[in-house]
Amino acid sequence: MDYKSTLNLPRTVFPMKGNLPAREPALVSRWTEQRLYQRIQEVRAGNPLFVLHDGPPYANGHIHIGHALNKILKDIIVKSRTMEGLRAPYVPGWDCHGLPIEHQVTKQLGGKARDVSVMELRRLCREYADRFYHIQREEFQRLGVLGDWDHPYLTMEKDYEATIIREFGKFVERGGVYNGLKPVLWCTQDRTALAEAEVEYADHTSPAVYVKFPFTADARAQLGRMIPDDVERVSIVIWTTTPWTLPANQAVALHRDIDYVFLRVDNEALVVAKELADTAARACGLSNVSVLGTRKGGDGLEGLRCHRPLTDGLSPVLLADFVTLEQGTGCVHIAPGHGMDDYLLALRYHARASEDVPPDTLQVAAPVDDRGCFTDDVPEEFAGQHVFKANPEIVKALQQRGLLAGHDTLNHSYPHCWRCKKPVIFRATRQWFVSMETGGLRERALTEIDRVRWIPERGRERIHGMVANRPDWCVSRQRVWGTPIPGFLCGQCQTPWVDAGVIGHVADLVSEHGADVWFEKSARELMPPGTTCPTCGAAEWHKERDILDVWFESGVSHAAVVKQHGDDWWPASLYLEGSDQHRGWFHSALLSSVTTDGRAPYRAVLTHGFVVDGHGKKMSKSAGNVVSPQDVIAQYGADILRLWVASQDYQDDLRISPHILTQLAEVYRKIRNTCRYILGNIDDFDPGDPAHQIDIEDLPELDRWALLRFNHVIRRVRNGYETFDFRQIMHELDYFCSVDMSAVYLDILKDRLYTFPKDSPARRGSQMVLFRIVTGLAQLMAPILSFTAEEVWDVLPSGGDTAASARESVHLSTFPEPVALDNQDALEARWKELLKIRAVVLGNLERERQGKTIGSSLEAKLTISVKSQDLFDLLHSYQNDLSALFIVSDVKLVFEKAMKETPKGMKSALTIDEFLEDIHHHSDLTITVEKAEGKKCERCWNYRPAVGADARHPALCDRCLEAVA
RNA sequence: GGGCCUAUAGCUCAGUCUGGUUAGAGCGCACGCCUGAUAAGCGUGAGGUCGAUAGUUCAAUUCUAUCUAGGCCCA
Repeated sequence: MDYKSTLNLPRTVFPMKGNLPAREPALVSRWTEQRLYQRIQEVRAGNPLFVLHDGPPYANGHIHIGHALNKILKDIIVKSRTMEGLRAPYVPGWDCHGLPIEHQVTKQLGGKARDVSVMELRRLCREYADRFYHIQREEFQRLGVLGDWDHPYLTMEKDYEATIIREFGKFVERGGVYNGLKPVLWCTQDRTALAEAEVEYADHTSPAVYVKFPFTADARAQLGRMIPDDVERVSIVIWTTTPWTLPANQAVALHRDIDYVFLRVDNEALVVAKELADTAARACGLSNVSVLGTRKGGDGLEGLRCHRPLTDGLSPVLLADFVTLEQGTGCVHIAPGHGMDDYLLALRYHARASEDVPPDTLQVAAPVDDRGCFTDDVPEEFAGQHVFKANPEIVKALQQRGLLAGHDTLNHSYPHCWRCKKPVIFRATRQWFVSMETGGLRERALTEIDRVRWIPERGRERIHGMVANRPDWCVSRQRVWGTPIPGFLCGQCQTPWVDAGVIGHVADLVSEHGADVWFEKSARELMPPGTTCPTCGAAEWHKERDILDVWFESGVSHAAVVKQHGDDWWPASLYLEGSDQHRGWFHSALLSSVTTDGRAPYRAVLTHGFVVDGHGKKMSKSAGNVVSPQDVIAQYGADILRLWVASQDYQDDLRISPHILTQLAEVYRKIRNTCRYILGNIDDFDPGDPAHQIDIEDLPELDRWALLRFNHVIRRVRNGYETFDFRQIMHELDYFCSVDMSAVYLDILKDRLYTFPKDSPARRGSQMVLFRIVTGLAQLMAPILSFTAEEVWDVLPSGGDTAASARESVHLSTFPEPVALDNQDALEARWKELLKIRAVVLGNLERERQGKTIGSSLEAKLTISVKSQDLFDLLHSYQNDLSALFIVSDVKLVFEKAMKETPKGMKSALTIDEFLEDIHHHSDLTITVEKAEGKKCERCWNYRPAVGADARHPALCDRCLEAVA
């Protein structure tokens, strides 16, 4: 007779294979159709608020693995806070303006770009951003991310643009906005500013000149006796490949730690870096060179003055870190209007203005117009000439003045315009700045940084250093795809002007028509009627042509988005972005919010690292190590990607590779199969049926141990979500499924679940425990394995105390609570011991298996011989459960009196670990494995002497007889 | 070149702050068992000079310095 049909074998519709790539999209559609996000908000309305404010990704291209990481982390946090009972809305956003889109659109236009109007270009950019925001939205949703996808925020929307203008107005009102000069890359052919991304490096031949900067008499006097009296002139020799910048010279820079030699050549002295003296002397054709002395750059040279070679005025000696010994003389000519290093150096000296170097001596001068021609602010002989054409003239002039020490040409890599391929120049132009000092912005920002919670803590130091050292914020960009800077230039006196009142007027227009209005209407139409220049009284205006830095745009999202949703939303609970945003969004948002609201816009900031390949290397197309989220989803599914995010240390770099994904698929398989097996065993369980409910304290200890372990999991997992430690969660779930459930509880339980009568209390009790566990597992994993948890939820037996709303989706439910158990600690301690003994037993069984005595452990009978009284007492109290615990057919317990008994007092002093070590080392426990007596019961596969005793069922054991009856 | 950070088994991570017996886990791998979780399940086992070097100390994976490799930001 076949007794298989009399067993309660597992049965479930939950498939073993996830087949996630096929299954997940259906769930995404379902969640959208059932308006799950909105349902969650409804259910949580009125609960305490947790606002994770989304940092807007750039609406350009498909999402990459970094986007996926960021959005999944946010989603895990939002979902877990929601399941803790909080109201955790999530409003995603996109950064739509900016250079990369404009650049891309211009590139696509190719040669036609020149004929396209500003309005047309803006329209094309808008279409481009719109297209990619839609693409990314779909890709984010495919990841299982829940949010208000129907109402995202876009920085190119009218209201958002109007807020940008208004927030800028607040900066103006508080006095921190000023107009100044700053060098930018400039194409003299196209007469336009270029971004670093818009230049291409190509070989270029430049003149390379050595130029003398003679010390003043005062300076020479301070050099002291090193210089003999018969030396007529002492000069610093600089080297430059841009002689045309010499008319804008403001200073000479040396390095603090470099040794400089004073060389005597005939009746003059020249100063160059010691290490470069030979090459410089050779390049300048010097002979008869002798050394007068050596000095470090930092040794009394700073502040000494030199005569400028082409213009009146004196240039001080400054110290700069960027001076190197790679080329030239180790002495650098500084023109703050024509170089970024030079500019920043001038700012630094301005900031610590001293008597040696008063601020007015370092001008950001750029006497060059849009076409690259010198203005009238240079010596007459050069005015009107294009700077590159002027180079030879300048060299000639230097020679005539006796200041040219050497002259050569140099072929080097030089930036060229991406469009016209002509060499570009650095040129200071008029720009708008936000002062870091006005209103104590820097200090107040630093104070706010200390009040924010930074996760990890090191982020505080990082952003603190950046804010402490950054120059004023240059908010001008010479572009068209963005929000205009609502400033004006007086047509009469040429004075740039911004005014809070006028800006309010502009903001109203933008609110109504969008930022395009600025480009469509004239200055007069954009200003309140009758506005006159406060400087000269004229009423003739030009519009500012620059647009705002996109960091300003996203920086004000706390005002444009968070505040708009309600007073209690602001400041946000959390900002969460990559660690690069210390300089980006965290930074601009802080400056914005401190200026307008006097405090940080976030209570906490969490940062994550960057995704690298399996070897820790940066991903790049050329290296061929790029892993795309689209590929991962197509091959494994979004849940595997989410699992990857949760199992890595996101505070450091995150590694991903095919091998790592394979490993994760294993972890996933274990969790999935554990759920499946449990589901299969509770198929006939009805949580709503009182007959299926057993009082917890009436459950066998094994089941109470399982609940105890699960209590621990609940606490640890919830703590993991609370502290954003998702690895802890994954390890907890993985261990619980692999060890506590699969290897221990479920393995032991099989016998009871399969062979006991369907409705026996022992079986129903275990099912109750399993139901509780698998329900809780689905909930605990839901923020991470969002799809799989929902799949489990769908096949869970319904009934019981699950709230009606929560039946719609696991994401509408709340996390499970630990269940109350009597004498939990004692139970835990006993079972810790029992499981250690079980491990010893399994080791012994394996030895016999190797020796071919047994195959299945049910073929075995154990004799456990114990020498210690305590151990015997423990095992004896479980006498009836031991064979089930060890999954063997019989266990015989023998107390073997020890040769000399340990005094009782000492034993009790032992901890459990010491006690168990005792077992191993002193062989207090001897296990003998023998072939079990009796025949194998065909139904339960246990070996029992009673098999064959009953004539009607000669193949069954006594226990199965009852079950079949 | 500067700032911030990372380095523990093949993989992902504990442990290191508060130095101290054989450095742990899961997965993978090898071998075996089961065939009533079966493209599953169970067991046993082998894997680590704790990135390298030097120092402090009775004692360093743990503290300090330097170096190497890697990441982010800046120049």
